[in-house]
Order: sequence, then C-alpha cells, then structure tokens
Amino acid sequence: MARHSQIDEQRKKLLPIVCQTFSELGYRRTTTAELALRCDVRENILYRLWPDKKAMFLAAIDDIFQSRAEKWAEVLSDLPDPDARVERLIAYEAQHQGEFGFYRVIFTALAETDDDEMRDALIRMYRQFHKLVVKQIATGSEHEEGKLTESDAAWGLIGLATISNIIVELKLLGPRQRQQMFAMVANALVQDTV
Amino acid sequence: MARHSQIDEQRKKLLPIVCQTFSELGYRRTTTAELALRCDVRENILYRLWPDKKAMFLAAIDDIFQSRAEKWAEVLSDLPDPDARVERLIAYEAQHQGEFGFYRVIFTALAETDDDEMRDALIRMYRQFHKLVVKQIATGSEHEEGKLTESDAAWGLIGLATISNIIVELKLLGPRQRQQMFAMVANALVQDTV
DNA sequence: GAATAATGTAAGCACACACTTACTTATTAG
DNA sequence: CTAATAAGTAAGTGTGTGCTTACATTATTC
Repeated sequence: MARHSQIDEQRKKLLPIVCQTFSELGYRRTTTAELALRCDVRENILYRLWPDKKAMFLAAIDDIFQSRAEKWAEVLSDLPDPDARVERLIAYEAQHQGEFGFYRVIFTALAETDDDEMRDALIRMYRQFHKLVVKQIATGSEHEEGKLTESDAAWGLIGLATISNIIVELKLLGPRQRQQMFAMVANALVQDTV
Repeated sequence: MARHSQIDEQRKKLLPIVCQTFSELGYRRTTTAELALRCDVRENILYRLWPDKKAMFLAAIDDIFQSRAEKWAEVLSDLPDPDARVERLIAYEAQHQGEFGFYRVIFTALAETDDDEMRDALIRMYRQFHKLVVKQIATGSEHEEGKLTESDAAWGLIGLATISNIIVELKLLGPRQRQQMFAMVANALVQDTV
C-alpha cells in the first residue's frame, strides 16, 4: 500500500502564506506562479490542494475572517464587563487598522461580485462580521425612540472600519489623527445606540 | 493643409461610455476590446485619445467625481437653509445609493494602489469628496467638548456611504431597511457634530 | 521487498488581452 | 486642386498567466 495523504495538513500549512499574498497583491495581481514561489512549492502542487485559483482565494477570505474573530476573542478574553469590552475593542481597532491587509482582499473580491461563489463568500463574511459586532455592542436594554438599533450601529461601525482602512492605505490622515477620528466616531455611534 | 483634430471632442463624447463600462466591470475585467465595442470604434482609436488603458481609467475616476458633485449641486440648488440641505442630501443619498456603480470603480482602483498614479487619483478624489461633505455639514458654530468635529463626521458619513454601497451590491439588506439604516446612522453622525 | 500511491520536478500549452502596425479613406486649408 | 493630416479599418504580435501533462522520486503498508 501507499502512504497517507497529507493534503489537509499541507492546505493548513500553506493557507497563511496564500492569505498573506492575496492581502498584499489582491486577487488579480496575485499569480499562481507567485503563490507557488512564496509557498516554496511548484504550481501544480497548489492545484492538488485547491481546484483553481478562485478556490484558493475563497479559502483565504474565510480564513481571514476566522483569524480576525479569534483575535477579537483573544483581545477580550479577560474582560467580563460589556461596556469595557466595547471600549477595548474600539481602542484595539483604532490602533490596528489596516495591519493585516484584510481590506485589500475584500476590495478585490468586491470587484468580482459577478461571480456567484465570490458573492456568497463575501455575503457570508459580512453577515458573520455584522453579527459579531452586534453581539459586542448589545446591551439588552429596550430600544429607545430616536436611538440607533444595535444592528444599525454595527453597520455604521463596519463602514467606519472600511473608510479607516482606506485612510490608512492612502495616508489620507496621519496615524494619530486617524486613530482619534476612529475613536470619536465609533464612540458616537455606540453611545447613540440602544 | 489638413482638417482640425477633434480629439478633445471625441474624448468628451466617449468618456461617459468609458465610465459606464468601468463602473460595470471594474478595472481588470474591462478589456480594451470591450471599451472599443461599446464606444463603437476600433481599439487603436481609443489609443489615440488616451496613451493606455490606465489613463482611460484615471479619466473615468475624475469624471465620476465631477458628475457626482454636480448632481449634489443640482439636488441642493433650491435650498438655502443649511440644516435642510443636509437633510435633503441624506435623504437623496439614502435613496440613490449604488445607482452609478461609483463604488465599483473605487474598489477596483483601491486594489491597484501599488501604482502611484492610481493612488494619486484616489487621494485627490477622497480629499475633494471629504471637503465637499464637510462644507455641507458645516455650521460655523464652536466646537463643543465630546462632540464630533465636522471633519470626523464627514469621514464617518463617507464610511457609511461605502458600506451602504456594499450592502446594495451584496443585497445584505432590503432597500427599505438599507435606506432606514443609512438615514438613522447619518443623522446620528450629523446630530453629534459641531 | 515490492506494489502502490503520494509527492516532487520540469516543461509547456492555450488563451486572453494590452497594445501596435500597415494601410485606406475622408476632410480641409492654402 | 492638391498636399497634408486626421479618421477609420483590419490584422496582427508579444506577453502574462491559469492550468495541465508527463515523468521521476519517495515513502508506506502488506
């Protein structure tokens, strides 16, 4: 008989490199040759792990969200108080915006939304992300007239994170200003919530 | 002697078609062949109007911002009262989000920010846009402690518009819900300003 | 230890697409 | 009228790149 396949292990091993590459270069500019180079394997080996380039990209989208969510859990692990959690999260995001090239994957994916699988991956990602944010800012209190629902505030925050990433990428503001802006707007949104 | 060049006129004539194409397909998926087809000319004619594909795209970015700004001016032309102007603008944007494929051009451009000219075009566009929004929400009153600056609120609104476009594209919310969300968050940001 | 299947290497195919070239036809200024 | 140049036509060309194929090597299990 023959040896056991280690395809799963290798997929898991190479995925971070694949993520990193797509994060730097986006979808189109990432060539399979470049991926192979960075993974230190030949192209056909990548094609044994995933059926095509798109599958590699979709795997990257999923993984990026996963690791982001894990990061949040880690950041919040020692904080029971909900208010402090939100505060910590805002501070964390204000500081680490744009560090992982997350947005670049998302933006290039958004340019490919004519493709159904790509759409679906994005939709899944945004839904999960929105849910996660709602959970973090949820207070359980009654909804007051004129205030934002938790869902609305969460979309606002996701939008804020998006433009904040763009600001980093284009250096539209200095780091200090950008952090300040992020914190101010985020707090305004959260404080207007319930 | 020979006839006069009509290059400028033709550029102006074809630009809307070029914009429309990039808006639908994004940068990479728009081929020069497709552009020529839609403009009803041969490819080499496009290359007499612009040096390369990138130049066509950059022209589209500039034009898209221009026409957006003009649209705003038109929407606001009959309103002198500043508060009412903001209100009208929010209502207008809430309703017309995603109509022009504006975001698609921007997102595909954001995937090409390794290119300096592309970066510069985006930076210019965002700066102008931000300035325009600030002007619309400016009240002239003193800045109060704990409230958002007009600049911060403007970034918040641009972020909101961005995620709102994404929501439209991915149908993450129904039109009614999305409009509601946009209006609520936008008002929260504006009311927290000064 | 040999059959079997996984892993690795190297080369290249096929196609899409940005851009060019060589040429013909229309227009107009002098 | 005609020389000169713009506008239009048609057919490439070269390159980048996603993906494949053919084959050699290695490891594992019975």
